[in-house]
Amino acid sequence: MSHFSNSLIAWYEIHKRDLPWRHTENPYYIWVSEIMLQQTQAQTVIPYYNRFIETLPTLKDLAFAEEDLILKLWEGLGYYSRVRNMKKTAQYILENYNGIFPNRYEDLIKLTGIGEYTAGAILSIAYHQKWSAIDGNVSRVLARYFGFKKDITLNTSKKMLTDLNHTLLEDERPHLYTQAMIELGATLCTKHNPKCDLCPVSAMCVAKKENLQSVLPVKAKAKAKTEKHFITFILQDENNQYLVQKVEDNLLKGLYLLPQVESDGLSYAIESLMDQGIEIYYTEPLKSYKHVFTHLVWSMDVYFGKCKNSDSLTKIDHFNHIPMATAHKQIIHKEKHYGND
DNA sequence: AATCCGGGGTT
DNA sequence: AACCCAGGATT
Repeated sequence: MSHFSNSLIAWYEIHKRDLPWRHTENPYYIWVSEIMLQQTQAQTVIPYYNRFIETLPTLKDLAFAEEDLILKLWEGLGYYSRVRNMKKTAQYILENYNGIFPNRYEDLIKLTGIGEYTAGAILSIAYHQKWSAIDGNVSRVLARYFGFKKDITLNTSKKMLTDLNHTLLEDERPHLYTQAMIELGATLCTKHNPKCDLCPVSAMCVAKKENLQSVLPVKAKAKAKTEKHFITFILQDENNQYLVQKVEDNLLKGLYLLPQVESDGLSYAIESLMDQGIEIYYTEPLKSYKHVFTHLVWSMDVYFGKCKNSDSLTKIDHFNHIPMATAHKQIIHKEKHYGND
C-alpha cells in the first residue's frame, strides 16, 4: 500500500461531494451513472440520474422501455447513442447473463457502450476489483504528479498512464482509490487554477515542484468546426398541428427536429419541402439562431409557416412529450408566442 | 490515427 | 473564443 493512495483516500473520505450514485453499489445504477458521466460534468448529471433510475429502477425496465421514453429521459444530455446503446446492452444482459450484470473485464468490454474506462470504473466501484479507470481527470492528475510530458491522447500515452496508475492503485480499496483520483481531478487538480495548497499529494508532485501546472497535461488542439446553414420552420398544418421530423442519420439519431432544409434561401427550402409532400402556403420570418456542436455549427434562419395537411411528417399538438434536439427546443422556447410551449 | 458524436460550464 | 467534462464507436 502506497503513501500516495493512503493520503489520497484519507482526503477523499473527508472532502468528497455528496453525489446520488455514491449511495449505492448496485452495478446497474453504477453503470447508468458512468454512462451519463461520459464527457458530462457531475452537477449536470444529478437530475438526469435521479429521474432515470426512478423511471427505470431495474435493468429489466430499461430493456423493455420504448426508445422515445429513454431519449426523453436523456433529452439535453447529448451523445444520444449512449442511451440507445444502454437499452441494447440491457437486452443483451437479460438474454445472455440472465439479467445479472457481468463482473469480469472480458465480458464487460464486449458490451456496446462500455469501453476501457467504464469497464474499469464498474469493476472497481461496484465490484471492488483492482482495475484502473483512466478518464480525463485521472489522466490530468497522473500527468502532473509524474511530470508526464507526452500528448496524453496518444494510444501509447494511455498505456503508459495505465501502468503509472497501477503503481499507485492499492489492493484493498480500489473502489475508493478510483473515485478519489477522479474527485481530486474534478475539484482540486483542475485544468485552470489548480488548488495545490489543498492537495493531499502535492509534496511529491512534479508539476507542482517544477511549476508546470499550466503546461501539463499536454494535449493536441481540437479541429476547427465546420458551419452549416439551414432554413428552419415552425410549421403548422390546417388543423393547427405542428410538424416534426424524426432523425434517422447518426447526428441526433432518434430525436425530433423542426422541418429544416440546408439552404441559403427560403424559396429553395420551400421547393425542397414541396418535393417531400409538404405544401407551404404562408411564411413569416422570425429570428436567426446558432447552435454549436462538438465538430459543427448550425446557423438557422427560422420562419413560422402554414402548410396543407399531409402525412409526410409527424404531427403533434405540443413539443413537450417528444425528445426534441436542444438546437430546436431552444427556438421553440424563444418563439413561444407562436402558440407552442 | 482520425473522425464523429451534444450540450453545458468555465476561463 | 477556446477548452473541458467520470469516453466510445466507427472508419
